[in-house]
Amino acid sequence: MAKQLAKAYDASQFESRIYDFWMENNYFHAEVDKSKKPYTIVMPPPNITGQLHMGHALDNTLQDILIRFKRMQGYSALWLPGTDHASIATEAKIVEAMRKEGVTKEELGREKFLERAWDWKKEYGGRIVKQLRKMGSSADWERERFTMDEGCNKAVKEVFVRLYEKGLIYRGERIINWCPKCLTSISDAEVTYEEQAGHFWHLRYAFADGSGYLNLATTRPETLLGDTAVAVNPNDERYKDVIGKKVILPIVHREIPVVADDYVEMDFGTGVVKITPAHDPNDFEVGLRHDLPVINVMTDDAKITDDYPKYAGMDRYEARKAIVKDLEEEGALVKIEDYSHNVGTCYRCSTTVEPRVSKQWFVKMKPLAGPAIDAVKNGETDFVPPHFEKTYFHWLENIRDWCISRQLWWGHQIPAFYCDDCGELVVTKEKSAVCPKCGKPMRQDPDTLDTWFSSALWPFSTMGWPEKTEELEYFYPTNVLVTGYDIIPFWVMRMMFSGIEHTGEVPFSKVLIHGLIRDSQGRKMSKSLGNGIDPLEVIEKYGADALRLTLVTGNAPGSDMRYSEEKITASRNFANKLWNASRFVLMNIGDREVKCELPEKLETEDKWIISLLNNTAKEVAENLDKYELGIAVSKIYDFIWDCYCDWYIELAKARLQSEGESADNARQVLVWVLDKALKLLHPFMPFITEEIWQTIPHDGETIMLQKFPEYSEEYCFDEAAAEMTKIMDAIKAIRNRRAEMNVPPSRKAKVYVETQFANAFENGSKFIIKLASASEVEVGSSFTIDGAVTAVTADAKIYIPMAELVDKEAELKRLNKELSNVEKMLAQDEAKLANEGFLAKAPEKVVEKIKAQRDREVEKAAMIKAAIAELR
RNA sequence: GGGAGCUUAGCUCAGCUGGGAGAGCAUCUGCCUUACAAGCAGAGGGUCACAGGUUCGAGCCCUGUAGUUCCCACCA
Repeated sequence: MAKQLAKAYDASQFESRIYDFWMENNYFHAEVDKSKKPYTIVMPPPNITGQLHMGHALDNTLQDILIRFKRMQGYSALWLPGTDHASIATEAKIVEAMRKEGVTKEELGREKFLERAWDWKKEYGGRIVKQLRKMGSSADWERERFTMDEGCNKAVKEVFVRLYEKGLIYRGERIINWCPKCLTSISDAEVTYEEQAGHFWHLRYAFADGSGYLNLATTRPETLLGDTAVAVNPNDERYKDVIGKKVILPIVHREIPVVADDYVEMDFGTGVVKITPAHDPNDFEVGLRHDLPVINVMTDDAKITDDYPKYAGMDRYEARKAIVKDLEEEGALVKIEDYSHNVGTCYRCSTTVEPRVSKQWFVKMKPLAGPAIDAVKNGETDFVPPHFEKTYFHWLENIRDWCISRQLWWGHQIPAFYCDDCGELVVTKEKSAVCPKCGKPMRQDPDTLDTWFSSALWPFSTMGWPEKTEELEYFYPTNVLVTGYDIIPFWVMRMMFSGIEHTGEVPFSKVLIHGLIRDSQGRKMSKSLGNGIDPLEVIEKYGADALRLTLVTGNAPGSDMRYSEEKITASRNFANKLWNASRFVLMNIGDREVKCELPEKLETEDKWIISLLNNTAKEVAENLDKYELGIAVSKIYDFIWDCYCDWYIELAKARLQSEGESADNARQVLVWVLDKALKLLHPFMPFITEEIWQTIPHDGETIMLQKFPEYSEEYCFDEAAAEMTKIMDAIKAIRNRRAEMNVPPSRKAKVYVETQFANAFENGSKFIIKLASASEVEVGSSFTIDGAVTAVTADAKIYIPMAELVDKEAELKRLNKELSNVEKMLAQDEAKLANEGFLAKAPEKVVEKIKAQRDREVEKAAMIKAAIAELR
């Protein structure tokens, strides 16, 4: 007894039940299986603090489509999931929660703090994973990993030690980006620049010998406290004589030198720059070149230090006001100008970053960047779409050393140990160290590593590296990385050089880049705008399948897309369409035994739909292999809606009306084609396809492990397909004519078909009766009928006798218009075929096509002319 | 300042290696037809931003222009 489907499509009725069914049967699990080819995607690990947003929804939909497709093609398809500890973001959240309780990190202590962080991870780490499951993600949850789990920690230590021993990790005092709110260093990639309105304060510094002043301008007058020089360009004629002289720093009244440095632009401002090595990256470089002292004037939370009692304890903006006021009083302030400039901000908390000199750990990037650039240049890894390679190259080619130490507790603690007595440094994978010089226990560096340091190892740390596991051997390198373009500098690039350096292989051969999901007005979805759409609410209302279809429809790699509720309802409507078509098939099966296989005797319409399906299967697989997911899904959509539902089901109804072999065969074809269509659609809409597939006659436990439909010569029926097309053209032409004249379908009319394809039209007459409201069809080679409406196709001239409806003038006008259209196209084709350049250079295929087109146009024009003549 | 993308129907967007402009939504007309009104059958609607060029042939390739978005950058 066949199962039945509910009357209307309602995703909430079955999506979670089906997901549980998949989980219970362990269908997502991928094993090392030498009899199959591996296909691997590692999931970009979402932050444990995160909630599912549209970006995750898109990212995971694309990955799931690829994984399900390859799994159905018989690969051992591994989608390896996990979460990221997100050091800054998580620590900030915990600190914030503690602040509300009135507790600080220091009061709690490191150990207790970490306990709390792990509790947080336990509580919230699973939330995002549950949400991903709602999307239908077929990830191998058995292999779920966390960037701070034991294995990842092992890999992190291994990498740190190796790079240190190779001299690629070093500790040094450098100017770094410091976030005064997060109280930690951040990397260059973590700084976001934004245009801010500010001022230019024009100042004058007096020469120590009383010989006048130097005018200069600054956007940050408070840093003047740490000025240790002023600089001019060595080629600047205006200042040739002042190089080497001393000026007196206003307020501080310290003597500082005038130095010459190429960094100074002669055309900008006065051509004089104040140099504050401790608080500006460029000034720091200048300071190094001229051996200038570095005077730090700010505390770690960006307040003036006690060295300047008048301003001590003021934050940088307060101090700015006070100092400007004092400058004015001292007569050193020349003028104030409005000025808008780029200011670096922390990408996590948006606080203005304070460049600061501090002792940190760095990765030397140049030696690592080279091979990563080469790997993309020589095609070991390529980007889809390719132009994102430019972003990748740009970052790697201009890269500076990577500051990897963070003054945070939540993260991988740096495996370096110091001897407080003799200052000895040891880097080791061990948990503790003893000073090799004085034998005393050493103190581990309190800092942790940048989150991205562990994410960079994700493709191989998750497979057991540095052990030579069989997983690593089999599933690595992975096939494709799916991510947004905003992550290229943070993650893609770092995985690339890490993979190459530590495993000797690129971590993935393709990088599929997708865009951002924007709101219906094209704005970025953001918390502050409150315009974010919660995917979970969408799923609740319309189902995960509808959301998935929306996200992939019209999705072109790398380009942003807008979200709108209209798109979701369109997707839901498609699901409903498929649902109802399936109900129709089931209804026609009833209690009969119907096998999901093709009958021996196939009718023309059967061959037509099978041919179409066959071609669709071929194209879809090709598109998917080229990562053209949006194109692939639209082909399936068209096949199911336009071809299967709107045509084939309607054509089949003619046979289903009566019992007998013909009806039995039709049912079998209906089921067989539906089965294949469901399989094609499954990677995109996994839930509905499984639900339907389980109810129609099928073979196997789950659709997700069925073979993805393949193209086969066996299913090519070009002749039958062409014949069917002739009939369909005629039906369309008749419908068109009737619609133009507002004839309701209930009003039937006899139809005369004048054609040289009598056989085809005799066979197809039942369809014309059924689908073009004909009462009867007569096929012949020539008719003379008075007062008939005419419909002309390339293969037939059709008369519909409806004397009272015929407006001779209107009819003539229409026919003439149609004729002129055909003649216009005909003229174009004739011109091409008369063009020697075209004949000589165009591919034969194209020439053949134009010839065939020309022939059809000649036929059609002749028939229209005949129809016009008859009317007169 | 440098780089990249985008500009196609009223709206949102596809258009794969150049070979007769497509979809969804919206609009208009007619339909309860053996599943589906979340539907069916039709219709209208486009100088493919602009100007040149390459080519037998350009929405697609090249150059330039305009508008727009994004990324990067050390002019204080």
